[in-house]
Amino acid sequence: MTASPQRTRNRERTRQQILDAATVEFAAKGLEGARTDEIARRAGANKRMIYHYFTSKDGLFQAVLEETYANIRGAENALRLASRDPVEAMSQLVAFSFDWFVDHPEFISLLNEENLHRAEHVRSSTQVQALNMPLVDTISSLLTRGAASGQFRADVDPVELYISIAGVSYFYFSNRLTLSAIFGRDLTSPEETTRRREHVVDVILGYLRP
Amino acid sequence: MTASPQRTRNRERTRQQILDAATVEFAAKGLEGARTDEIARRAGANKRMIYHYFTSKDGLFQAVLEETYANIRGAENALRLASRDPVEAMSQLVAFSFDWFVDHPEFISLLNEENLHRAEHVRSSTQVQALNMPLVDTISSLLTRGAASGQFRADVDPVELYISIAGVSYFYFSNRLTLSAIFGRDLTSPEETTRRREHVVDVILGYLRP
DNA sequence: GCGATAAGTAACCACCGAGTTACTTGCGGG
DNA sequence: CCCGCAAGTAACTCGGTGGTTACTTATCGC
Repeated sequence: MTASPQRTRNRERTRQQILDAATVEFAAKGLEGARTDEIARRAGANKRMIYHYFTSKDGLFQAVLEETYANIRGAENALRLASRDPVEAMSQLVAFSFDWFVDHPEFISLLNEENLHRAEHVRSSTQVQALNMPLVDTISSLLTRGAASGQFRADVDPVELYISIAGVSYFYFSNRLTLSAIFGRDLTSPEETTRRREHVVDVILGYLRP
Repeated sequence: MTASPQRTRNRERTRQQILDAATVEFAAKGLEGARTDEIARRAGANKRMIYHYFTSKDGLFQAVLEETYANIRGAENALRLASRDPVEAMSQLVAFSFDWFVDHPEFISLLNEENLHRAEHVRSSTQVQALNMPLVDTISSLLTRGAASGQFRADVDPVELYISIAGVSYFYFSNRLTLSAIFGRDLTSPEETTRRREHVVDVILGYLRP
């Protein structure tokens, strides 16, 4: 009799609603901080369905990570920078990294949580490990082309550079709140974000000069 | 009758033992993941003492953060780089940041946890906020001197640079385990750590070239 | 040496939250 | 059109955990 919003049966829809709700909850409160009751409520689903589709809270967290990684790897794959000017392409790539954090605020918390748990969900996920790392390949070929044209220095390890590109943006977003409290300066404002975006591009391109 | 190792009474010792145990536990399992029973056991103290000295689990976590921040700010204060060659001093400073993470593996997890909790413990701690940020002042004067001598570019914001210096090291340590799993390359090995240390100095000094 | 204070102990509890049980009901294939 | 299966529901359970109660006893100023 109760006119629940979830009347018709739909495996994929319910699964996705739980996944979306879990993403929000895990990002906001962490793996132990999140509540399965709250995830179910937010998804408009019955708690039992979490166990039906994902076996356990950890299974659900793993599925959230799998979707998260699939999303960013997909976006990275869609970047078509291979044919462009190396300097131009590299600054697009650094800006892409930065913007991904802006547009996906849940991303950092989920990664931090997974690292706190010693990467056990990622390690036991064949799905995550099957995703290749297109950005590293892109960086690698940009470095080669840029060095050949005399636009970049020649001694750069693409994996190290990848970590640095991610790092200069990541730390800013990850630690904004504590840094704001300590500096007494609101780093979450749009102006600060714009300033930071310019800075991270400057740092990477400045470093890459021959 | 029980010959407990904690026989004689000693306010400061017990307090410190709890704090040390809590630092380990919170860093390993997060704020909600850590167990007060386990902290007490590890400290060789009675659980009641946590509440005696720190009022609550959150109070204990705040005290851990206060000690953590006091430690790093103290070490930063002890750096005496003001009179040295700017390039030399800057690379020491970048290396200091890197080495701090090596020597204090608990540091990153605690910061991540605090950021997940929206910096609420830091914000309500007058003690943390009373610590000034000596590194930013050091960076500021190095930038001025380096620009004057023609060793550094002239347009660098010291706060942005501080965040970048921290960031290139932080992300590596923070995400080592997930990155290792995804790259299929063990980033926690001593060789990789040495390589990374050289790289982060290169990135910052490369960027700072005029 | 005595008594107030505070360090320390053990046993306890109320609640909360992950996971289950036992059930109902919509739906697609024959 | 009906039946087997899977989607969905409500009401549990039970172990763990932060915090407390009620107590003992070492220590130190006088």
